[in-house]
Amino acid sequence: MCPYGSCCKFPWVFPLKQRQTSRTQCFGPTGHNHMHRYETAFAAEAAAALDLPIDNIQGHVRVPEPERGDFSLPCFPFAKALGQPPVKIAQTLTEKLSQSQRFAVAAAGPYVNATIHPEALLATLIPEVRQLGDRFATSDTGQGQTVIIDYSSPNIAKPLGFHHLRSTMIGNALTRILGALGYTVKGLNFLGDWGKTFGLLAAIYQRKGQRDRLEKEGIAYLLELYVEANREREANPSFDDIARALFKRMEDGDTDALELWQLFRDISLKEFQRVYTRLNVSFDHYEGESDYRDGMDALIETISATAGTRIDQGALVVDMPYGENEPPMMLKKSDGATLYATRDIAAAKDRWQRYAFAKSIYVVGGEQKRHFEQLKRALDAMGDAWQERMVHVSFGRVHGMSTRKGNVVFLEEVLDEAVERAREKMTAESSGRDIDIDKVSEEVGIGGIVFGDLKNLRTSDYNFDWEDILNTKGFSGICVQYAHARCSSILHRAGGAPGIDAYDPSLLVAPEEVALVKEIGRLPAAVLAAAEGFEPSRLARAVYEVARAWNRYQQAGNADKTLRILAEDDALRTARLALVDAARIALKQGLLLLGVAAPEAM
RNA sequence: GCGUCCGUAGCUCAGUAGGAUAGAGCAUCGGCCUUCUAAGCCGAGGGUCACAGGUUCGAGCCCUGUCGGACGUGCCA
Repeated sequence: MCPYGSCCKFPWVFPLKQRQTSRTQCFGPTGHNHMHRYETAFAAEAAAALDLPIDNIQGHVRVPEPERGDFSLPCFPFAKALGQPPVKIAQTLTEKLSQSQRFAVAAAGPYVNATIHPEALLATLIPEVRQLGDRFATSDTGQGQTVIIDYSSPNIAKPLGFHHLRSTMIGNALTRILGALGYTVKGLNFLGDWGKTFGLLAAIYQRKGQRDRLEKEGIAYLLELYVEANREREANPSFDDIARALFKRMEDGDTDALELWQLFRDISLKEFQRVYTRLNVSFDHYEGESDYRDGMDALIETISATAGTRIDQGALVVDMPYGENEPPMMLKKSDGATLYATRDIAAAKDRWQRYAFAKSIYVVGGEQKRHFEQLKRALDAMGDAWQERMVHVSFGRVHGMSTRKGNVVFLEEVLDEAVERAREKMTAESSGRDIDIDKVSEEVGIGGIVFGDLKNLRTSDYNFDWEDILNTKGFSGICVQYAHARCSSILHRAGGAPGIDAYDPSLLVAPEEVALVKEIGRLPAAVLAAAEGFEPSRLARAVYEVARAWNRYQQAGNADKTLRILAEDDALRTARLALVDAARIALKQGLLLLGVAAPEAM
């Protein structure tokens, strides 16, 4: 149990911008969050010494550069309340905390720096992590609450492009992360399978489509048709009218038109699922806009009766307040066909009825920001206050993807290239080791791509660059996987990990050992931060830091033989192996929550 | 034009709530493998945080303006 203040519910049924409470929270009844617990302890000790409320202190605690310590407290903010200069406060505080059981405290000008006495940390964290195993960094704070995540959601009839990776992997990581925090998570793949595009596709297919090519080439042929349809449309504007009419026939339930649509859909879905399998991504439900094609009239009636609708330039729009120069939310085009906005309202209401969600997350690109704002506003105008629980988790664009054939880089093309490189590397270097090259090169190649995506802040754009995407050095998934493989390999060589309590923590005194333990202890807070901000990169960075700390420790044994993990001395070896096992668990858990495989050898 | 977001090392990006000497990776240069897998480790160089004002004890971060970029701006999704 957390000794400092009461444990609280996971924060988030309030907007992200209000993050005032997150720092003071404990992470679930098991309290397995050591570094955060120490931070709270430091704030509590400082608060007691200064006779100020802990809430005034905790927000100011920083993590400084490692040489300065583990936590740092600038004293400027208290100068006014205490009527003393910051430097004086820092001195007084340092004197009062000199007897601290947990920290070595030192004043540095107006700052107070605290370094954890490592003994207790080493004695408790390592067995705790090992005891928890695959429950490390999880909690049950979300228990009883359902979160639905709409992600990937490609349009059918086009292969997955590299840019689809973002929604797919961010959504997948959030699914895993929120699941680890105890939420009931439902992953939805909401296919763009309805709309004028399919009228366009059907029109071109009726004109020149070849059934045998469609069956043989699948989605690649659909793409070719799509490109041709667009060419035709530019050359001949009346083709657009034909397409529109054809889609209207689909909406009206015309069997022939629908049969063609169904065929396109089946072919696309089969292709998508093959890629999802490679990415180790799965959904609870495949749905699509087409699921909502029937209820449109009733829905529009409801909207008219609540928010209100009006005819604007021949189209039906939602009658609600708009900003200046803002286009209205359109429900029906002037030809009477519905638009995606209408179907999104239907889907949102349906999801609320099915799940009564705590959060409904849409992992969709930033281009659709206004659409989601309008969607929420329209629902609000209809009296659906639960729209506050909907979150648009937007992400940045991928630029510069027209490098190879055509206009997009296909996702599988990138995956294949990465897997091939991993295979070459392993074939060249792993002789003598017992490795399933096929399996591991797939895990390493794809893991590198996935991690490479997730390490970026989700809102920033990024440039597609083959060399950059396939880079396996430095801050990459490979580095983390490699660290995990090395931990596993050393444990294997030692004949397995020691018993959980069969080690003497006082033998772990090297700075590299203490540093590694601290990085492991920071992981749970990173999982929580990732969930809170819907930001997997928080976790990616934290797990990379664990890998670096591990690599430093492991390499230290090369320069200094007394630091070798497999030491001659039994007790020393056992203690070090316990640490390696804890590191292994942390690395594996971090990778898994990001949706990246953790091979045991590479 | 208007709206939203962005501008940090040669390149790609972090920088958490305004706090110490602005950090990583790539690239460059220099070290480290007869002993736990070098996809690694250590070190060096590299910055007017776009520009100009303002608020503050303190600004990469907050405010205003300028320049530059991305996205959006009704019958696509």
